[in-house]
Amino acid sequence: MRRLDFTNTQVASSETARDINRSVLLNLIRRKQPISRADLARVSGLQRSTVSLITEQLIDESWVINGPTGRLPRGRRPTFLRLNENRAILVADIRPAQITVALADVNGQFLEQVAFPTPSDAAAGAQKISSRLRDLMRSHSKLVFEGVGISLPGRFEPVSKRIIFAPNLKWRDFDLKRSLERSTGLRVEMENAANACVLAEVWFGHAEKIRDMVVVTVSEGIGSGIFLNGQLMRGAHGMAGEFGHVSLDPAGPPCTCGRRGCWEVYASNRAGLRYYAEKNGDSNAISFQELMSRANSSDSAAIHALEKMARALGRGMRMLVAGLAPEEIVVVGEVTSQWSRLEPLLTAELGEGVLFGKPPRIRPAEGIMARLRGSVALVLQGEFGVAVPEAAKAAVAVNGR
Amino acid sequence: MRRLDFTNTQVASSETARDINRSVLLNLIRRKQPISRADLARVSGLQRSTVSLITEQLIDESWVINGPTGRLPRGRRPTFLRLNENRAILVADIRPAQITVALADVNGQFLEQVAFPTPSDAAAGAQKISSRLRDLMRSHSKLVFEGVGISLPGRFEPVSKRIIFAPNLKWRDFDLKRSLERSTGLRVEMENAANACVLAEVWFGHAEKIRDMVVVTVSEGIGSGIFLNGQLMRGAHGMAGEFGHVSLDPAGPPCTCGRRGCWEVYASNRAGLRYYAEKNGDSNAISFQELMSRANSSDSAAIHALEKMARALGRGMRMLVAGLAPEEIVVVGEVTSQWSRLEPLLTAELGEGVLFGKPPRIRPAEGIMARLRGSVALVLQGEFGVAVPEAAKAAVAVNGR
DNA sequence: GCATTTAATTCGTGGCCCGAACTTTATGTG
DNA sequence: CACATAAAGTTCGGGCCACGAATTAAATGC
Repeated sequence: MRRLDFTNTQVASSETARDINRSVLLNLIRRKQPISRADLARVSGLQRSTVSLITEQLIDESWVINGPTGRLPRGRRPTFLRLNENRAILVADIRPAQITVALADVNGQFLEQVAFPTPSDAAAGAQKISSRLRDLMRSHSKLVFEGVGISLPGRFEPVSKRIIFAPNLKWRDFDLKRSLERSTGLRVEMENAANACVLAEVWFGHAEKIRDMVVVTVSEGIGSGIFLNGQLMRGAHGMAGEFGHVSLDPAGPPCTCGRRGCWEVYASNRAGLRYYAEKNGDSNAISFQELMSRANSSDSAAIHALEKMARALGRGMRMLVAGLAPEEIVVVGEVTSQWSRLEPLLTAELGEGVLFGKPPRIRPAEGIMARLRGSVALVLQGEFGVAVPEAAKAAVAVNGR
Repeated sequence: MRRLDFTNTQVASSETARDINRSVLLNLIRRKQPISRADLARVSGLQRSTVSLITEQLIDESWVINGPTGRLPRGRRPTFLRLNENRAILVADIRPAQITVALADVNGQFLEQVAFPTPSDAAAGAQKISSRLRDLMRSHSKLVFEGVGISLPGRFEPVSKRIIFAPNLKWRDFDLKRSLERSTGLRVEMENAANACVLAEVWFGHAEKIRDMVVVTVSEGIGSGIFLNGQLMRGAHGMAGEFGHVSLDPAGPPCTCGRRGCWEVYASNRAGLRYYAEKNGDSNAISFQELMSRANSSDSAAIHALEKMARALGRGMRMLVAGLAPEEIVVVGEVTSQWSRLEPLLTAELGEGVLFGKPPRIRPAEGIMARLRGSVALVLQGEFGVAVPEAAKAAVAVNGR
């Protein structure tokens, strides 16, 4: 007899339709609030009766509340629905030098925010984060806390969530998730920083209909978050996105990763500083912020360094354009404050690098605190489902007729 | 008043669950045939009653037929279900030198196959293909023809399907789909050759559970098909996958695309021939097949050329590994007949190139005729839906709880 | 005061999955 | 050979769900 694999395939039950439509409506309310039930029906294509039932359920669950009534030229006034702001999300952004802990509502608005230097020891870091989180919970006791979202510059094992790679951080092999879950009593979600930026754009940015996008984070190194088919691509072991460590020139300068000529060797903040030092002969270490302010004061060596960095950034992006054909490339990092200097160089490099078809739009990240906002989305994903309607469309159309 | 966008979001209806489960069962039958209703229920997790209803429907639609009864130690004998082989799919693989037209059943088994030289003119090519397709339809009049699947070395506009880029072919700006649909009266689906190879692996290969895979096609140039999260990634304008035209060395030899040092300049069949000519000094043009047979006859220059090509292939694959973190890389092309020579060099380059985590498995494509098989899948996708259960899982879990 | 208009709810219908009961068909066993 | 046992497959009642028509609610204008 043949052997069969009994790990069940995912099938649909009677409630599947409700789950999908609930998710669709919840996301529409989030995006278009305040919005009436009638408009929800029109926008979604669902029947008004169905919309009423589902919104009633959402109000029962206190995700949504009835707002004020609207005003129309004729007819009964609509009741506007909006998200219940008393649902709160705790987030933390771990960076090599500094950790930021914040409290946000379901709309990604921040209510409070604290920062402190990053401890070198993972356990001490976890301790400090959870202490701040509990402070926030205590001082906002009226809120309902939905969970904790963490962004960090590293990778972790997808199942156990143990941190397995964070070169700039030194928190190797630590189970941050479990540690925080025990100390806060809340669900904890973790995500790589570049991926968090993708979520921030998709959830809180204006690029609602974008299905294919790449985020490039520029700081000490270069990271990337890959968003294709309306979904975040994490790769086989959550490791996708390390385009920063692709070698552009086998004979280039050595990289921290051990190889030579990696993209980030040419295009990271560190590269900018190196270019400046080379040109200037000045061996005094300055910060990247200082480099940018010198460029703003017309320091030609600083300007030259930033421009060289921008061109390198564009050169590496060609790889993303050729390989992934995104509709948009979003740049995250301090360097975006120099956008007017950056942008023409990037588009020049990219225009040249594009084989055919439209070159992608290239733009800086929307708003500040992409990583923190992305962490908010990370937590909400559990309840709201996929934020991009297009992704849900692909999902529903499993049977593609 | 605010403006609302009334292009409906995709929502679920009462029939959505049935559509999903129908697709799940149809794919399970395809994969595990012959299989009883009872086993289908166990494997899928659906109730036996539900399975009976859906399979009855599939039998009515004549996608599935009742096979022989099985034999068990005790109890009523199971009735085995299998796909109805009288459903046929027509396929064509367009290559720069030769076009292959074939007839396959739903299991991807080929019943007949003809090849002819590729006409330089697109219209003439379409004419010839449709003539062969109609021959096949006439000589197999008992079969039910489901559609036509085409693979080609180029890109087309995702909506209109007009060919917009096919450098090795010269069929620019031609609407092959419409042309063939009119002459055959069947639905016609087109796909880039590398993407077709992905479909072949996913549908007919043994890598059922792979969610993240990259196919690298090696012939005149280098192409790639990107399979992530259990889905084929086509990019914003269907252009994703041109990793072959990423420059590995800005000072390298010129590429047909106009830039320098592209991956395919180093790793395509053409590169192998160039390496051979350089080493050998022999200016006589030989075919790649000839190069390989000389290597088999211990021609050291030929061996050297193939090894250099293999190393270049591996070097470029590092980009795929770092950026996409696939679980598997599949190589398609004539060069796979030299696998024992290739494989150690590829794994060596990749082992070196992997930052962390497991390096991907790397293997030649399963079976012959990947492109044609992929075209069969292309047509079946419409009826069967997503072939990978994992993709359906992501789909159903739109509300991710 | 009443027609008109729009929002929102109510309610009957049909699709669908679930799960229990039942039928069918096989293999032993006393 | 009747009967227990076992497994496959079917039938049927119940509950969930979306649909759509009818109804109710609430506003405007003549």
